[in-house]
Amino acid sequence: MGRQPCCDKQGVKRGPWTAEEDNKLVSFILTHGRCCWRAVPKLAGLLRCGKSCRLRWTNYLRPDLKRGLLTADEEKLVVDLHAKLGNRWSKIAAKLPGRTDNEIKNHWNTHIKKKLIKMGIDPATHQPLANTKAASPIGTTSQSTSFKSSDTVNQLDSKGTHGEGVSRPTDSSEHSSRNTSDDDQDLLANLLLEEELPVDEPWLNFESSNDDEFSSIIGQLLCDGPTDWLLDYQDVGMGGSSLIDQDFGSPSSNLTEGAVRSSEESKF
DNA sequence: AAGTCTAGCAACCGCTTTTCC
DNA sequence: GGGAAAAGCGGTTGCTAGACT
Repeated sequence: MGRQPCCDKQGVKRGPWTAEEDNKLVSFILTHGRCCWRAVPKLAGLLRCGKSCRLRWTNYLRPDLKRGLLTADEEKLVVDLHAKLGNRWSKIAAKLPGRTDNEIKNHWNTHIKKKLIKMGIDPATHQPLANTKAASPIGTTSQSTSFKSSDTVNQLDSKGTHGEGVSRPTDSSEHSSRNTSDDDQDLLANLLLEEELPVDEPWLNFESSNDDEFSSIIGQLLCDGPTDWLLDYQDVGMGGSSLIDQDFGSPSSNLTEGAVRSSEESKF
């Protein structure tokens, strides 16, 4: 109650950071290390609030940051982790060295989310869009075998306090409130501690899928449906290790832009 | 060429969690 | 144990560059 704002708004600069401000912040942190963020702007001679300094450092100035678009492998990992963890961007980012939660969140919202929707996948639940509310029209076997990530998460639920296994905290409305039960937290922590997280999103792993039913669905999409989703799939760079790349020989398109960005933004 | 629209991303806001006294 | 401060986190906003008309 009555909490003080992180900084008084008057006399505090906002908006994009200048190169000079960046230099001040970087040189200060490199010489003094990360101390109390509230004190940083004053000590570094910046007219910013501490929160803004922390954000700038963690999202942009940290020397260990990778720049450029996410690689195909990274995107696969993001989708897979999102299926398990939901919008816990910091947890997802922790599994991608050199990437920030903000970067991953932005990439998810601007690239991956749209592609999944176009593919008929609900990005919040990782279920086919038609199946998000009603029981599966395709068939229960299809759902249970093809969308393992959601099932994995459903299993978590069934072990926890809610045993229905229908809805799942990958829903964005549930992410905003962090009331996950302790059991779920433990399970999530276990997931985070796993050395290798299996990539079990079916659309990312066609070649390893032995599921005939899923293959037939993909076949249907290829034969009957519009195929522009396939092109989008390649655009988003998810086809790196999939049959799509191998069979149709289309390269990932995210290399050039990443190279341009990284060359532009390598200030240090 | 000029105006409008859209996508992408950096930064901000406000809430929650953690830490300290 | 309780309250305040600091840090962390996720959602949202707003600016900018490129595409489109």
